Amino acid sequence: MKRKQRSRIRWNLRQEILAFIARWYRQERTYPTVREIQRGLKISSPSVVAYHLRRLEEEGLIDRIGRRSRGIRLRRWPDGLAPEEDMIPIPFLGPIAAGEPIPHPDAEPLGWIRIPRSWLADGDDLFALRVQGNSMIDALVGDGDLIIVRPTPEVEDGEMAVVWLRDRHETTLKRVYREKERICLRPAHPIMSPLYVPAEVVQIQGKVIQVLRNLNGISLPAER
Amino acid sequence: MKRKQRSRIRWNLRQEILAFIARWYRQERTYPTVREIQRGLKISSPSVVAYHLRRLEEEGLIDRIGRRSRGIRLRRWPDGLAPEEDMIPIPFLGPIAAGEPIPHPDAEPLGWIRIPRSWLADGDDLFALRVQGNSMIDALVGDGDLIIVRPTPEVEDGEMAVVWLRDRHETTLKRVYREKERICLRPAHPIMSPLYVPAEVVQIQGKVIQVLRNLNGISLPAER
DNA sequence: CTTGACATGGAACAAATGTTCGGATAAGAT
DNA sequence: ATCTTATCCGAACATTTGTTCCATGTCAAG
Repeated sequence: MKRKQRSRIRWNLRQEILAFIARWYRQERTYPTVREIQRGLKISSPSVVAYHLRRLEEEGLIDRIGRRSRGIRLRRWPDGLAPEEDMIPIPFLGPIAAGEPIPHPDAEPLGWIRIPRSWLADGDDLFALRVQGNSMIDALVGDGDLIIVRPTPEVEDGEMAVVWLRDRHETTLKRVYREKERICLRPAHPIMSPLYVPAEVVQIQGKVIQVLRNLNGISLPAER
Repeated sequence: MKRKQRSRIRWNLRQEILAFIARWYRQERTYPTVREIQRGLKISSPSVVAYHLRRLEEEGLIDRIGRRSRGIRLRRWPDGLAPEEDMIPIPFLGPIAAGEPIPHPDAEPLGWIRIPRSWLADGDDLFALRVQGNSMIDALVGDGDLIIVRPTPEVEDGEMAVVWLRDRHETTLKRVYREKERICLRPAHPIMSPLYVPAEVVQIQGKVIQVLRNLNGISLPAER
């Protein structure tokens, strides 16, 4: 009498399933169903998939969300390379130039730039400015660069800050060092000499978190 | 005889549905089902949702993938702000410093950095280097900066390139201008004077696509 | 060889999910 | 008021999807 040949045990099937889920997500931007895994890996029964999914969950490699369809989630991605990542929208407020005060942080954004969450310590309350002109070149920031700023009236010693100099009506980027009666504004460029000004002249607008420079013709903030 | 009060027509329900889908995706990292939309927006029947989804598809605002569960896709996101985006992995090859040649582009990566796809013209064949020291400061690139490079032996006039100077055994970043017999290497810093060298001395390693500087203590390439 | 942990197969069930249909209603246009 | 279009509603239906159960098989270790 004819007996169906049972297929050989695939001892690394759980790894295959993990890889399949990642592959499927990359392509479809959604997670596969049990039966999609079954068909994709030529598994004979959904129960086999269910069995391995349960084991994977016990091993802490995946999460499952109740009984919802497509409720599988990868805990860690193979190679640590998640295909997508949270992007935090940051308002783009406009230009920053030597002779002009920066736009007010609460102003209506001219556009948005999105930064991967993992690039920032915490995503609250940032904004982006585009540098105009070469006046901040001693901060190693050139024309067209984009800077990400956290608005704050105080920074730690040595941090790069957006500074408004009341007496000169000028915006600049400098490293700030507090001294007794005065404040030392030090350029990032090591051969440039520092500037010493009275404390009451300095108005700190925010702390520079990041500098982005694109040389391939793509301008980052998606103006709309 | 008692008649159930029919709710008022919500003339902007389709917009509500669009916003709901975006919100749901942001939170759950997956698309909602018809009935999840129904419950979330307190709609009386799944047929109402189905009706509006059909209309949204006709208007080209969403796509639907067959009859699969969670087969709704947003064509455009409200405000153009997709919560996630493709991140392209770029190999991090190591340091770049004045006295050293850069690592070979095919070398084993020391880590990976992920860049949003929209920040790059095309994602093929890039690598990342971390700048060591202040030797490239006249290119407005400082110690610790990360540069994204496309390896190529040729660049257009005026483009920023990674250059190996054979005679000095030195790596540098300069804007390259071809002249008759010689090549002009111009610093990004406008007050620095250009360097003229014979063409055979210059070996172009690649074109600088992007410069990233993080001042908040997070180092971008996730070394593993 | 025997044993036991682990993996597979098939079927059925229950729940979730997408769809269809006819009729009713709301609201703007004429 | 009448007409017309768009919308809403409830129910039922057809698939899809997750799950369970039990029998059976594989294979490495002892």
